[in-house]
Amino acid sequence: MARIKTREIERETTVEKIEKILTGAMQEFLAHGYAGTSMDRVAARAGVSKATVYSHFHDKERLFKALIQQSAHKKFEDLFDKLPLEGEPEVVLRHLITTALHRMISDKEHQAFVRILIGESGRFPELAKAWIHDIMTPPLKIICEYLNKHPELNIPDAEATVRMMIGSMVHFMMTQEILHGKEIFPMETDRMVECLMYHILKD
Amino acid sequence: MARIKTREIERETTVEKIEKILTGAMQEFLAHGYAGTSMDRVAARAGVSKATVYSHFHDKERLFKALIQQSAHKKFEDLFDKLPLEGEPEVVLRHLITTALHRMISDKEHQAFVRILIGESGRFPELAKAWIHDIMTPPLKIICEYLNKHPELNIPDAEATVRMMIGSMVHFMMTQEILHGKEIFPMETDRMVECLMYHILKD
DNA sequence: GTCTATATCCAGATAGAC
DNA sequence: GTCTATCTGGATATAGAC
Repeated sequence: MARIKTREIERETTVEKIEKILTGAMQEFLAHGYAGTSMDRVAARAGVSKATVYSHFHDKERLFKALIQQSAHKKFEDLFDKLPLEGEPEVVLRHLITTALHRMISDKEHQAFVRILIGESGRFPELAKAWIHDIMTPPLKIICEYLNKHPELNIPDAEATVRMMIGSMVHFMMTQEILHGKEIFPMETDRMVECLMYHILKD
Repeated sequence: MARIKTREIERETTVEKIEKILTGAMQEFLAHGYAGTSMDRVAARAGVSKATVYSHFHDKERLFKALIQQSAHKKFEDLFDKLPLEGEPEVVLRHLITTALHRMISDKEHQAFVRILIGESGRFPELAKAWIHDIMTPPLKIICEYLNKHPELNIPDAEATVRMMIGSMVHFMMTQEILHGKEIFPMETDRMVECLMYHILKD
């Protein structure tokens, strides 16, 4: 689009290089953490020189922050996708919980992201806060509203209940996948779904 | 005890040095993560030379593993202390949840430990698995048994319910404290306690 | 904008005196 | 057992040619 009628065919454009740096750096950071990632390997994986990396992203810290914030938006967004949230609670909640939990369990990249977000939350508190504010809170509030629109559910504190619901799911994913618990103390995902349905709907 | 009737008064013993290395290294690892910690600073903080550190702990990796496994045992052990678990569920569960949650929230060192355990769970899967097996599973099973001994609670899947309970608490601590959520989206701890009581006891 | 080459520093780990 | 001094590699970051 931006490069019409030029005779060069195999030379990469600048934006293509930036693209490759971003994706390559993300893979490195997700695999080795912030301190464990070297700018040499980032450049090598992107197929550019180290100086090129530095010319686009002033230093390692800024590259890391740019990446995490960019990546965060793509994560939970499609974890709770669209969130229809119309209809019978029995149907809507079961669909919501089932979908979100199964996606969390199978999305290795999301797990690596959570790992690094928590691991670096001491050194980069702004990133952690941005994640809470931009990614976790919106779905939480939407589900909260839904519960409050259904008084027949008899939920005294919807916000706390949603935190319980999300917390159960995230913690299940963390123990089973991130901390490798499924290898020594496994549990079928659907048992967790039924458990949440039972305790939230109260028969 | 081991050093009776000797005239030296200010010279440190070997075990004292090892003690200082262990505590100093733990602080460094908790503060900066595995890759972010240097053996120079570990030695400096312990007040010994780097060579002394290496003579007692063969390399950085073994020092780290020794520390995490040693430290893990002191953590959850007193988080769910003793676990009396005798008496009315209303009383026992409320006491259990209240105590555990408030301790998690106020124990900064435990939070730093969880941060590093998760952050390094990719590089050190054995440590994560050891934590699941030695620290998380025992209390889970004890609470599980307790719930199963009280059929009047009508809990179809006690193990899943306990995972929900622990998951809600750990995730609450993670979002509020580790990810700094209390600064932008706070919630009173006791609301979480009441919420769990409500959904587990079902009125 | 992009490269090669390099400056500078600090990391993990060890040799050898005491 | 403990130290000082040092080896060696790799880290972040930049200078300067093209």
